[in-house]
Amino acid sequence: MPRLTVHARRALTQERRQQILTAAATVFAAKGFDRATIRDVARAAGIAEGSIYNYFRDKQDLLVHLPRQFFLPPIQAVQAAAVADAPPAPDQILQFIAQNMVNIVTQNRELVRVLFTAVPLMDETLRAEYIQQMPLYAMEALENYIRAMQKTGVFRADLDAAIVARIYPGMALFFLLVQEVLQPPGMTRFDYARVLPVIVEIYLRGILQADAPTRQRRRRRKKAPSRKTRTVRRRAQPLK
Amino acid sequence: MPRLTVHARRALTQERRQQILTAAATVFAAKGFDRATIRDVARAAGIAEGSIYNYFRDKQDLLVHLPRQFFLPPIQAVQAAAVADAPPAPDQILQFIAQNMVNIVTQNRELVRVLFTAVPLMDETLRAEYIQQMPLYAMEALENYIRAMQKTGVFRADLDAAIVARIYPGMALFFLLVQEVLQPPGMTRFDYARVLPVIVEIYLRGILQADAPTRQRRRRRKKAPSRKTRTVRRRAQPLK
Amino acid sequence: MPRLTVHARRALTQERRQQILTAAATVFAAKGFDRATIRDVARAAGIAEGSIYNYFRDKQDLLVHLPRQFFLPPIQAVQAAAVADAPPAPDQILQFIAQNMVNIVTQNRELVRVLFTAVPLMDETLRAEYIQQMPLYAMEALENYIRAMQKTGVFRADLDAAIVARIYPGMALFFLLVQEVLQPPGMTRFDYARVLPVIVEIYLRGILQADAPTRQRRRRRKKAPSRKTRTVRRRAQPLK
Amino acid sequence: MPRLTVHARRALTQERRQQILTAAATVFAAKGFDRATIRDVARAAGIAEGSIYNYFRDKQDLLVHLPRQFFLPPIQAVQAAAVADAPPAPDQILQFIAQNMVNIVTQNRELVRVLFTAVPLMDETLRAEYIQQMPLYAMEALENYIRAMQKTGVFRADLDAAIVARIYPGMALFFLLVQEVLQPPGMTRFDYARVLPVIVEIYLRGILQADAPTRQRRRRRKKAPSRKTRTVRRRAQPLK
DNA sequence: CATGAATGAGCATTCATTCAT
DNA sequence: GATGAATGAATGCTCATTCAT
Repeated sequence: MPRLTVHARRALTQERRQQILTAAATVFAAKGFDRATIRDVARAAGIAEGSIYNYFRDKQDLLVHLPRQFFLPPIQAVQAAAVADAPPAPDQILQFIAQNMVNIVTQNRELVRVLFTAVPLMDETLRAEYIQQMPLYAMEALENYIRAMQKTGVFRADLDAAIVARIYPGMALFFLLVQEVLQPPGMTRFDYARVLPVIVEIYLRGILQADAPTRQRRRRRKKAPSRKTRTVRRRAQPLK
Repeated sequence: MPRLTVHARRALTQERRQQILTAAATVFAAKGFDRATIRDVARAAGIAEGSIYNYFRDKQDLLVHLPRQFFLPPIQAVQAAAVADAPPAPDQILQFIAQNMVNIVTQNRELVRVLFTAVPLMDETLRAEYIQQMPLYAMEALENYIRAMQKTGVFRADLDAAIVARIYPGMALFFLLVQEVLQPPGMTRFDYARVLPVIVEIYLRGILQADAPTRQRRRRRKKAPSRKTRTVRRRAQPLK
Repeated sequence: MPRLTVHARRALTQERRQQILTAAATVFAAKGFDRATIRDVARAAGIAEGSIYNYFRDKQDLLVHLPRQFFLPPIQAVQAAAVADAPPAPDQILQFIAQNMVNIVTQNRELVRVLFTAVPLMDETLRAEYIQQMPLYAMEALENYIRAMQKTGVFRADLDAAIVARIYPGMALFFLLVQEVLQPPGMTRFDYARVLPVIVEIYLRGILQADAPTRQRRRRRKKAPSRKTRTVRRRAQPLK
Repeated sequence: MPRLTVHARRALTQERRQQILTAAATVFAAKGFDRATIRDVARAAGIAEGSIYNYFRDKQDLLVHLPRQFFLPPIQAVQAAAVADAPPAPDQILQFIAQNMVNIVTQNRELVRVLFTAVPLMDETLRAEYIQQMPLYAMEALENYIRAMQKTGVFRADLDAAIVARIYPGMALFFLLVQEVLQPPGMTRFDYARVLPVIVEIYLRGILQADAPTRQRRRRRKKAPSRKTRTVRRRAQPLK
């Protein structure tokens, strides 16, 4: 008969899984998935090798469960914002998305490096499952938002919303890839607080309806980062 | 006594190295560097395992010598265009750069996947050497170009040229990453011929001086891809 | 204070041991001793892994205690028949022995397979103990019976009784081995009801004194199974 | 370019395979297939662990190829004798078969123990393949021989030839199993030179047509082993 | 230079056994 | 007594590298 309640046991199990996953993220990031050994992970987690197999089927299984733990919260935040009743102003949502990307990557630098190096090598089905978990679907949310703004005449209607939506994340991604994943030694870093407003600014200018100047357009005339973006960043802060 | 002249021998050696590197690129791309075996490479190259060690110190050495010959031609092309005496029109140079990124990645899909999965795991010195070979310094060329255009009043002067330059390559990055590196099964592909003009369009709008409307600005009112972008694409063709 | 009397506790313990041994026999037979895991046995017994160690010292100990309860009843029956006051007719005792071999093997098919695969690999002392439990000593009973029949002139006296006795069990052995232990897929089975009378028939003819024709000799001229063998089979039925 | 001719290389490979198989037979016999380690086999063969995998796919593959090497020659001899143009006399062929069984088992005692312990645990397809290789089909040859003798009136026609044929091998098998496979410590051994003639004698008497006394029947009246069986044994000798 | 068999360190995974609860 | 998580030694197998031919 179990000495612990089912509930307590579940909690303990979850705790252990977290402990192992955290260790795995660190080790995988340092040596890469293939070069990291189960011994490494066990040592990092402070447990015996065999114990890992009480919580995960095999080494691959560790990889599969990594992002769920770390990425889900911030991704859900983006999604929640996207489907809010009152759609936020364009510069707000864009700033929010970019800031979240930055948060996700900088807070999980190691993990991101693991995924970048491991996902392209997975077999097709696993890779598909993985990509499904990634923020790709956030693109659809953005696409819908853009389409709506095109209908109301705020955004230019002559551009393909699907393409326009998928252009945006890359603008920040380049910085993140180079600065966080590649980390070239001795390269001058760019501060995201300075970069993100420029990204939002350029992107917005590019897609706003020229003859329907909005508050945003006008505001942009000032050089300093707008009050709004600062506000948005504050909103994004609750992300873990 | 040597049957061949020193020169002929050198040529043969170089040929063999090429043969092995080509095989290595294919194999590494398919299975990843760590999972690919020397036997795989040897088989793909049509030689014996041991023979590889007559041309490369070890497995790592294969990786180190991989990219040069693949990346060099297109990179040199970009560089050449950037330093041309009469700098081309903004939309032309932008289209040219983007098209070259697409060419490099799509023509070396497999190799790019290798680099993506292997480079972040290299030790610092090797990684530095690698990144050096990457087209990152093309950003500096673009940065200089932008700075020049800011001075002549064509581009907005209120933006940091360094940041602005580094934003551009990312705009195509998302498409390339997802479509060429991740290759999620069953995802609808976007045609680069449709995507690149949109990228150029949005980026240019974002950084052009608002009160100095150029030909490009006006042209964009039409939905169809402009003649100019088509022209530019033709120019980019000479890339190997 | 004990809730149960010592007696009741003992009974419970015995019950548990039986439960575990039954599970072990099934599991060992299916996968072989070495490939079967304690977890397999525990699951089959419906208890926790650790609990097994409250009843058996270790895995080997399970094997050691396996056969006794399974083999004992039929073996004792053979023995009882052999030492009966009025020795039965030759064809009856032979049929009885053969039928018991068949019963033992077919009713404990799995267990027999375990023993076949495990016993030859045991260390000498354990193996000796095991063989001791096997019906080998039944051969001695048969040997004595034969010797007695030789003295009364019923069986030929020119043959070594020890050898003659040990030839008999093998006559059914081939069928049992192939059909029950090896179980080659898709092989036509022979019905023991048809096989055993032939065995008795041939063996008896072989050892009966030629110039002292018995009822049995004459009966065999008919093709149908004799009433006698049927009778014998009925007698063998009480076997558990 | 290969330094050795294809032929020489093949010979070397075969030699190595033999070397490994011999070592495997010894080790498997001593510890059983499951408990024997590849390390054990390698050590016994005097080579490195990894080298084994240059000649055999995996551990199971070693088992699969064991009997082909050791059993084939004697089995082929039996078969050859069975299909000879002039069918030998009954006692000759029976003695020949039994003697061959004895030779096979005693000369490959260890290997037989391996097979007895490993075959029943194989998966169905492999097991089927295995049994196919075993002397089971020799039974069919014997069955045909018996049927022929029944037609010519030498053997009794009232018995099922298939059953009669399958009874015979077990008569010797029992001795072989107990004395060579089980090897119970301290048991008195029976000399096969004394056992086999008794087996042939009893079996033949059991199946010979009673009212058609042959030379064999009459000869049996003498106690000593007949000249014929001695002759046969000599004939069986050429078996390796 | 080419070859490919030989090597043995290294790894993922299993599993009998222990022991805190 | 019962439980099942924890342990870590043990094993089959891989693969980069060497080297005799």
